Amino acid sequence: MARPRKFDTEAAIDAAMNTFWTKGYTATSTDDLAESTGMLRGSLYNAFGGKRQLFELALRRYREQGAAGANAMADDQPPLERIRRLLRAGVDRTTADHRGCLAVNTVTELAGPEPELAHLARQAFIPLESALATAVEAGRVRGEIRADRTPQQLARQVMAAFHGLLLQAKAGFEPESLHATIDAVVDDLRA
Amino acid sequence: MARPRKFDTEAAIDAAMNTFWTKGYTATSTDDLAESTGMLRGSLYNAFGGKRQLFELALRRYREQGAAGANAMADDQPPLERIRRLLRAGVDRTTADHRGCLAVNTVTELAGPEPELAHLARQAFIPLESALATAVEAGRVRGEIRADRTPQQLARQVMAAFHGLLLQAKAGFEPESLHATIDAVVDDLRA
DNA sequence: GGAGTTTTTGACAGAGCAGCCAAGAACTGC
DNA sequence: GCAGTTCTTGGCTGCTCTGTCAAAAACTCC
Repeated sequence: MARPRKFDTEAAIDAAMNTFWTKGYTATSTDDLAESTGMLRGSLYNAFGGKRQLFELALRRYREQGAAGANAMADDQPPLERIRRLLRAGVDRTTADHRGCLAVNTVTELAGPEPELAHLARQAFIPLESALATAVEAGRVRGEIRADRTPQQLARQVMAAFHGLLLQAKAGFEPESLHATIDAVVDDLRA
Repeated sequence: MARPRKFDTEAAIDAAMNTFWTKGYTATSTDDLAESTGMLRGSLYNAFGGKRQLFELALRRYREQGAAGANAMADDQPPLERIRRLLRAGVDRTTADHRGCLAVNTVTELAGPEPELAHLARQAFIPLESALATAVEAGRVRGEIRADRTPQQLARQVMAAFHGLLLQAKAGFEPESLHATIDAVVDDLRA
């Protein structure tokens, strides 16, 4: 019927997501996207419409991947340990690659000039917040986590600390300091 | 001896700082800087050398202002109350203007591509961390703040939460949620 | 193998940007 | 009022970026 596409749409979105993640939205050129996806700029416009549309797809993909990751927290561990490992994983990765979190980066970069994209990025916090609240609820049932605040409240507090920790990791804080703060944050959840 | 400058160097740096703060480093053009400082581009290059050098001056200015602000925490208040007000001030301002913290924005935007500028931005965290540690120490002496962690450790933990809260404010979280989290963070400092 | 459809390819136009520079303007000290 | 110095002014150069387009290519159905 028609000429077949040479590229894999899903793989292209993944590649674009990683480029945006590494360089940021504004600093990523369509040439960068062409190179990382392996497509030519013309095909990229034909397939996705442009930089902005591709970024929206990348943000949705990031949210999906984040949701999958957050829900994959090992169920065989106690809730507090699950939370600790979640924080550790994000912080250690950021120490290594200095990319932080795509959603955090996007809100920081675009909350002023591009509120719609920032709002889309904010959606990516939802799975994390839910996963944290679920873990808190589980810990509460087991009597291991304090019951004087709602799981939602505790989840937001942990999320704030987590995002601050990602910033510190990106800024080059020493891993020992980051890990100590993670432990402190987790300990403050105890009943 | 020579033709006098038409502009006020300090005011120009302040204006540039605010422009960088609002738009971010990459997204700020030299035309933007010319407009906000009231200088022509040529004068700007003559006086400061260029965009990057002006940004470095802006970061140093931001650090000085932050230090002055952090040290101006009302001494007539109890330490916990001083900390609460500091967090409130930052979060409420961010809710209003969506600019967050220039140092946070800079680290987030430039940790990857411009490590030197990110490192300079990180310096701006120091006065805040010191002020928090000092307040914690004072609260500890009064027996109002827990002594099972070092003031430095507690300061870093509060700072992480603070920066996460600024992100949430920038992302448009409801003020009630932000204030509740501030209160929770402060309460967790109690002895 | 021809018609029809979609993708690829390479190039082009238009805009914005950083950095530079030469000529003129403003001021001081003598 | 003249010499010397520094700042201002406006424009210029070269680069990069986004978005578009026409022609060629690849494939399917008939």
